[in-house]
Amino acid sequence: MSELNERAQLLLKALTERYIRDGQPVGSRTLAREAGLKLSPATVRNVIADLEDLGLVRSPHTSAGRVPTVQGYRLFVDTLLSVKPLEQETVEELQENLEIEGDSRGLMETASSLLSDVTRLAGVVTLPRHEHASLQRVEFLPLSNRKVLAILVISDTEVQNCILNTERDYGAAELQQYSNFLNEQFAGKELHSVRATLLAELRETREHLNRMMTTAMTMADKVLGEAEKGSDYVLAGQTNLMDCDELCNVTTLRHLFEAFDEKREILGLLDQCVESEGVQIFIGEESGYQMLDECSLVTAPYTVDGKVLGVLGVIGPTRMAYERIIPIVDATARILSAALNPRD
Amino acid sequence: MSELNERAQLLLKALTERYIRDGQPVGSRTLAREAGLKLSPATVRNVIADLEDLGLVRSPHTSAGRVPTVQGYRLFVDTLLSVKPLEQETVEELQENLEIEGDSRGLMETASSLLSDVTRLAGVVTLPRHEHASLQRVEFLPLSNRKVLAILVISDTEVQNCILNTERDYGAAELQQYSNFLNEQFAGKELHSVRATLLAELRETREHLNRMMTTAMTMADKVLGEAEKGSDYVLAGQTNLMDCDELCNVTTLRHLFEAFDEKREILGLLDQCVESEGVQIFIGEESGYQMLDECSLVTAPYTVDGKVLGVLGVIGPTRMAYERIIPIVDATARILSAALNPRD
DNA sequence: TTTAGCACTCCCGGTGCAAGAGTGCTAACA
DNA sequence: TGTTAGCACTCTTGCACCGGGAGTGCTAAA
Repeated sequence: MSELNERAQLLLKALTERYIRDGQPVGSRTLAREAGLKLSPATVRNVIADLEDLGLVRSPHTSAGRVPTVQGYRLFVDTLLSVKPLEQETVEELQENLEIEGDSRGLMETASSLLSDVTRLAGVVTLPRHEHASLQRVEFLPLSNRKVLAILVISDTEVQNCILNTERDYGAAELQQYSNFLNEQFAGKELHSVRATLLAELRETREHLNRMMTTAMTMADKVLGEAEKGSDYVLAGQTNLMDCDELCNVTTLRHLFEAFDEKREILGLLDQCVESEGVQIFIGEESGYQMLDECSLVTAPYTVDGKVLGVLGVIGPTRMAYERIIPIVDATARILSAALNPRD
Repeated sequence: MSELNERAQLLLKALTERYIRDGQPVGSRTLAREAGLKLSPATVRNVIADLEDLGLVRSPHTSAGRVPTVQGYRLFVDTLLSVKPLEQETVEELQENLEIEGDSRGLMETASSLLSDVTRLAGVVTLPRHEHASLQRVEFLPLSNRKVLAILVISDTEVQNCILNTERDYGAAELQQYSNFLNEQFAGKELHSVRATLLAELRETREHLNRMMTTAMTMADKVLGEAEKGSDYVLAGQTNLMDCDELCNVTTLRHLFEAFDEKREILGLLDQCVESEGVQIFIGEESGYQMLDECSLVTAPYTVDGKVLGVLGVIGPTRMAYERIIPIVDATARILSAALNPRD
């Protein structure tokens, strides 16, 4: 119950580090050697027994060593962890590869693979949210066969296009009129307010507006619908998880991969991380999602102009090298933010 | 060796069907009952011994029943298989969901998930190849921050866009000039010839052309480069493979999933299927790729205007229900082709 | 050519055993 | 009072062994 004294903390730290390193339950003899304290195994056993009472460690079976519980990990990452400073080469690798080039989806994909390569775990990056983005411009181009190409420019790096099926062919000039109209009225407005206005006007004044307006609005609305539903993420390096021995049974993996495919739950979890300022960590069952029971998630938000656009992170086994992963996730988020912010 | 007599064929068929059904090596007693012939187990054993000499079946160990070898499966699918006619509801499900709406990538994604849902295996669809596609139109739109949005219209259902970093800002009018120029010169030409011409002209006459042309061409070339390298595929339902007991060990799965991520090898294999007219099947090691040793691949090409644009198919364990899978793949390819072909 | 009979092989699950690792407890020690 | 040595105990792990079951291959008879 009382606060953990220094020795107990040190032992928990040593135990956790050792267990993270080689995945075997740690016994008192090993720990006594490991911790650097001049203590006999018997003494260590006494301390460990206390830690067990506090629910910080447990033994897989009667005569095995101890492994950290979720609470043990929590305490470890919150107060005991000494994060490694990043190696310069890792930072450089990240910086070199996160030069913005092309659209933002491509960038998120690189970020995700970089994360997974550097950490040897699964990397995940949510696509930028458009909620507070504003509409820069809309363009319509005629295609053949009663189709129209709609292009939605949200920012320099964020363009969405969508092919609309219409009830007749439109000419270039006519479409130009529509887009001019929309641009005049809505350019610079926030996407969701644009959409709300459009919907309202469509409903209320359908009769009063001329045919052109209606068509333009219906089109614009369809495109916006596409753009808004785009809550999504990019995952890379799932296969790395198949190397972790704690996840290495087919049923666990299956649940995990199904959740990746399903996306909904993972997205829900990632959305929770948008709030936090810096690195956030979910350990094992803390996430509240069963398929992540044996996993931890380390995330950090990325921003443009101080506004959080999304989060990136790493999914791996609970027993991951936090002291290495945390700074990597942190740095990646910073570098990605830097890449997204328009310089000069 | 002599031709297989009818009885041997019948037994091989029964054996394969039975093995596909429940995954256990089939013994002579079971087979004698199964085949419907009035034969004693001993007789069956004799026949089976011949099949084994021919390399069509093998036993996992001395005193187990027999399972088909790759050659056995080959013979089975080539000459013994009685394909099930598709259930009407499956066809309807496919047809309803493969209505074209939006761009072709979306369509391929639906096709892929449909395949995986209906077969309970992994579905794969290659994206349409652009090699013989022709350029319908190019458009450039100015963005801020020294960026230009290039849009490449290939067909009604195939649009590609790409954000170019340029060395200065361009105005709308100027860009319009460029695209007009390119459209006049290249609209309707095949993509790769457009590209070749561009490259050649760029090299040879760089000095003679005015600045505008050069810029326009460089831009167009960048976009085309993007468009051409786009040999890619969409995969769905990988997790289904985790249910197949023959693939259910982590190392096999890892190799497989790594190959899926890598894409190169799988693409190579899929490209080989472009040639064939109809359904094509690779069984186990026939594919030549080690990670597919325990897998079979059933593919069929999809076409527009009689030209093959790509292939779709199903990846599953060697022991899959061919008589059900083959017609599904076949039908899906037809329906997808129909959806892509401009009607009316 | 087909079949019955039979010895043989191999897998599989259960059991027993010994070694090893680690614990919890107790009693002695500083 | 905190630390340590000693010791009995528990539990895993690997190994060998055994018996039943399934299925084969061979031989000889129908």
